[in-house]
Amino acid sequence: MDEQPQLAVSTVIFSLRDSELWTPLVRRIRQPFRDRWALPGGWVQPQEGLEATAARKLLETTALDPTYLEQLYCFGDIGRSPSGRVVSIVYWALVRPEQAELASDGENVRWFRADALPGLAFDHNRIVEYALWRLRNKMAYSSIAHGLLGETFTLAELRGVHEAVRGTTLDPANFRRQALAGGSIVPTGEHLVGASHRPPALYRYTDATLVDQGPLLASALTDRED
Amino acid sequence: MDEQPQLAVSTVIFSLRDSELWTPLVRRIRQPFRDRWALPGGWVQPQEGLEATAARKLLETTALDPTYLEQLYCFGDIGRSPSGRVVSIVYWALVRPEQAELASDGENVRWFRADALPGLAFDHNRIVEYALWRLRNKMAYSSIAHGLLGETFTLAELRGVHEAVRGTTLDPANFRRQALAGGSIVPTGEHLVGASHRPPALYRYTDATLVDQGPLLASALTDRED
DNA sequence: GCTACTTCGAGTCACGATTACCAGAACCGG
DNA sequence: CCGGTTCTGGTAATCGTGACTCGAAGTAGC
Repeated sequence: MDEQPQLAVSTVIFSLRDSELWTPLVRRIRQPFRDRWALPGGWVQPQEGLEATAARKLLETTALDPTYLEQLYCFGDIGRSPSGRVVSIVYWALVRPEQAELASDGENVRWFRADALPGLAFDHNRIVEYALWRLRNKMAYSSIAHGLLGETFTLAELRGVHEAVRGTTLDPANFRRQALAGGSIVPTGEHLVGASHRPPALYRYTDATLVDQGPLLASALTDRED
Repeated sequence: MDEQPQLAVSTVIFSLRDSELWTPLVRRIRQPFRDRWALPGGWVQPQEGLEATAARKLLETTALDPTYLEQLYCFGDIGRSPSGRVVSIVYWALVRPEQAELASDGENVRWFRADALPGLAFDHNRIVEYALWRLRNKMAYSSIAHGLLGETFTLAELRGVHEAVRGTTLDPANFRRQALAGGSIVPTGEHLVGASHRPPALYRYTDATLVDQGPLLASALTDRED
């Protein structure tokens, strides 16, 4: 007999460590794909919104509180799961380095470099690949880097985020001009001291809103989602 | 007792008529929102892919065969439907004018101007709004206009599509240069005759693939989805 | 205290893309 | 044949981007 498809929510998480992108995965404790690494997630509850489910499962399984959370895609191919039809609504999230340090590796949670993952359960390798592509894409035209930085930051740190995500180096002077022209960051007036060179100015993002608004305010943004 | 959420697939369809965007809606024949206009769609079948469901329902309810079909978003807020929890995976589609003429208005299907819709069932007004935003966005950087045109077309027709979607006028000479520089269209060698002015050349798209590939080939494209 | 070294941050220059605008080409209708 | 329309190629000004230079402002070492 045919049952209704089961509805799951999973999340791809990215954070920056040592100028590289890392993503936390959880070990599956039951079949199918038992003991394989997989995206954190769980079943949709009847009285809980999709994004709320993603955030709750994130906290429960990895103890992470994301600064950015956005729906990525809905995967529903037949045959994704050997145990029956599963439709997964996948979100992607960014967390700050402080957060990532708090949520360290455990027996059932481990951080991997985003570009060197092991063989994951289900179609999760493909999903991370897509999330990575989207992150790179969005980094180019939005102020999403905010989600990977602290409240204040130097232009070198901001540039470091872009370089880590894009995988290239950027000219400091040109990056400065472009970043400041965008208008989304302003100098705090303070400078970072202690380094053995000219102390760089600290900046802050102007827009406090960071968590994605979904299609609600889509028309108010200059987004280029696919 | 709490039931599992019901899984639906709906599709926002766009076509061009008289240099304006139109979208077909279907009349609901049962509660809730009986007799209100709504997006065509249906329940997910256990042994059918999501995109396949969208295409099938499109054909069944509106007799339309889309030239472009892509997942838009997954809407799953609690309270979307007064009759219980419904999670809708929404697609958006483009159909050619010939197609749209074949599938004319009926008792339960009617075309509306996309920017002047009546009050729809559920949250469908918001969904169409989002799809419209995405269409406008994607039109700016991809060759999606193909989905609204016939196999061959003049540059004026292609320009008309962009003008209709963007809602502005474009300089013919500049548009020509930009369109040809893209490399995605080539002249067929033939010209359109019969008009009372200089006969324009006919063009054709080079890339035959038009239906969206989803996240499969995402990394191979220069897409800017959200 | 002086020098060496590093990064910061402002400036310049060349190049490609975009935009506004102009004018000849090519058709039809009267 | 002439007026009216659109098509199509061309030009000049403007803007954004990338490569590059150079003084500014700190620390570290001697």
